[in-house]
Amino acid sequence: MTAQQLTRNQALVLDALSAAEAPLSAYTILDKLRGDGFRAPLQVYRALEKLQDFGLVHRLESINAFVACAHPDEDCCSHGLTAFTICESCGKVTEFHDHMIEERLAAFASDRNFRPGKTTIEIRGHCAGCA
Amino acid sequence: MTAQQLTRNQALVLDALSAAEAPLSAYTILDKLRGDGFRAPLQVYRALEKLQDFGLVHRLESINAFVACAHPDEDCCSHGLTAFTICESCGKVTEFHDHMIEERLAAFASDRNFRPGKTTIEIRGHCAGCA
DNA sequence: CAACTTATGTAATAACATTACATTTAGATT
DNA sequence: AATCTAAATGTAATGTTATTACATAAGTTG
Ligand SMILES: [Zn+2]
Ligand SMILES: [Zn+2]
Ligand SMILES: [Zn+2]
Ligand SMILES: [Zn+2]
Repeated sequence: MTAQQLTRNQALVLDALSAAEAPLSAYTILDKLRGDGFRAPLQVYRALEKLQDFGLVHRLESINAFVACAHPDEDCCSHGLTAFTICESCGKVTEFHDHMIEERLAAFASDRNFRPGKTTIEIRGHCAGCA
Repeated sequence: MTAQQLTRNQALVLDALSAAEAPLSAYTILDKLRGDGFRAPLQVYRALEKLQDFGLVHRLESINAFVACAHPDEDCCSHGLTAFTICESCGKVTEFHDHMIEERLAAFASDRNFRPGKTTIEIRGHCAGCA
């Protein structure tokens, strides 16, 4: 699934996320885009779904919010696991990849004949600036 | 935070989760406990919060559901990170701990002066039986 | 153009969670 | 036992997040 040309709605949602300093909820995005003609949640959710397919956006499961991928050019998401730190004070998100963790989880799954799909790793806490 | 005697509501919620074959949503628990006098979501959410504090229940962030801890006697949750595999077909959940992953995440956080709080690791996929 | 697929618009509803406030219960103190 | 206090509970209302259903429009292909 490679990122082709984005539709207008997809581009608007991605721009909103890219401009934001912190993750945004779907309804926050909706409010930001009302001036661009957005009227209903589904317009946001549909765009978000495609953007996630393209590897341009990640969903943070533990806070029901979305962020633009930190390095979309590397096709980071297709190479497996993505992990995040999330500051509960300022909202700052750091995205990272760790092959050792990836292999460790893969080994655990393999040992049990568990076929892994999407994996979530999210560390909530406080960033250096908010210590 | 050690598990003292549970209240009636807490015990009912824990029993419901322990008896279940798969994670339950708060509203599913509510429905199961209507016969025991439960009337409102808050009764469930309050019990769940305490049970999580006691280390007897885990919340699965990626599916908005709750499970009884697989080994509450070991005080597993206080010793840090808990990870899960979640079968998207049958709902079966396996809870596990991995010190290498734990150390690896701690090192990443430490390098960035990120003070970690609760960490979520959830692998969604298909279990051996549902391959 | 016709047929097909993808994207969009809109309304309604479902699913998940919290706020606010009144009341009760269980333990501790006197 | 009477009092005080902290924790737990009951209830209603509301807030937040996400999906279903159906109609319309736009792009793609033969
Ligand atoms: Zn990414
Ligand atoms: Zn911060
Ligand atoms: Zn546990
Ligand atoms: Zn299964």
